[in-house]
Amino acid sequence: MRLTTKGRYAVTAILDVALYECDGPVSVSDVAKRQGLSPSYLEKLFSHLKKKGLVAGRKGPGGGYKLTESSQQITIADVIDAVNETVDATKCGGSKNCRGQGRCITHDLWAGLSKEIRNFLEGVSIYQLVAEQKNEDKFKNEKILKSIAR
Amino acid sequence: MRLTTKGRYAVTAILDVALYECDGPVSVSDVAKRQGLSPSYLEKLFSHLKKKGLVAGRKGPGGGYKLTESSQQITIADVIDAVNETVDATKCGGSKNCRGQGRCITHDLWAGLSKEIRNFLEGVSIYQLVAEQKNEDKFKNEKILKSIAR
DNA sequence: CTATAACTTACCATTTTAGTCTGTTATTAT
DNA sequence: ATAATAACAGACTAAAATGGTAAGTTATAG
Repeated sequence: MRLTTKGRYAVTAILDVALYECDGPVSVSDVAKRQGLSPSYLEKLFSHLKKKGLVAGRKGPGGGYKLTESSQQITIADVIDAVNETVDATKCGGSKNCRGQGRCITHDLWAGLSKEIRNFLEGVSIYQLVAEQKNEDKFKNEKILKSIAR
Repeated sequence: MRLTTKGRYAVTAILDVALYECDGPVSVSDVAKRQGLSPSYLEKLFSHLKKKGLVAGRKGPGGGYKLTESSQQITIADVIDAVNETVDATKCGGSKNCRGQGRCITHDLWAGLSKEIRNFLEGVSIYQLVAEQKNEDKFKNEKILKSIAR
């Protein structure tokens, strides 16, 4: 599990789609404009997301990307894995006899840590994050309404 | 917070020191041999760790690195930050008015996620991991003793 | 005084990142 | 039909990060 800017871009992009897909497919150029990212780079990220079945594209005018039906189950881990296809494999892949006969002591430690981070990221879905954001917006609106009412 | 191979190497290295420093300072070449990493590359990582005050070096024969006194408080987050000095700053640094007037919706989402990951990594200290590892060893030894006793 | 090992600096090949540019294909609207 | 749109595909590129070498300097234990 690698956490890089690339992964963050991918999460940002798919969150943008999730937030706006209620108005129909979300085009790459719209996401790029809203998030301040390069359209062509985003397209590359979307092609990864599509390959993994996280989003579906529709060509032509009014086209764009939508989350697939299984979208409620899409987790942050899924998104990050989709764009980081180089499976690192902890150098000594799995719990095999790494470091020849000597065993690498820290292997288990890192493996455990890695697993915990993964578990955490697998526990957070796109929809959860979107819901949180919408709640925040709602809260903000309520605050605004209150300040107007005064 | 970036999670890369480099960070993992650094964690591996400092854990190795933590595990062996009871026998005096731990030399880079010993860590390199045990962990199967390049000595010169490790030296570079140690220089980062030293600069951040996580380890202290002693030159000369029998020299090497030891954790600093505050070692119980050293967290995984500290170690990873030490070697990844390029502060990413989420492109729109902090919660400022990113994306001009438009606001970047997903900024808060990622910021929150990032914070949670950081909290998690700040909650795990080197000493905790070492203790876990030693427990595992103890458990293994008990299993071995049991199998011999049979 | 010598061996050791930290420390420093410069250099390097490879890979990844982040992006451009040029096209092709499918689809909607005119 | 055709023009506009937008996904999709591929080649290419500059810049950065990764992982490592190599050659020195400095401090210290024996």
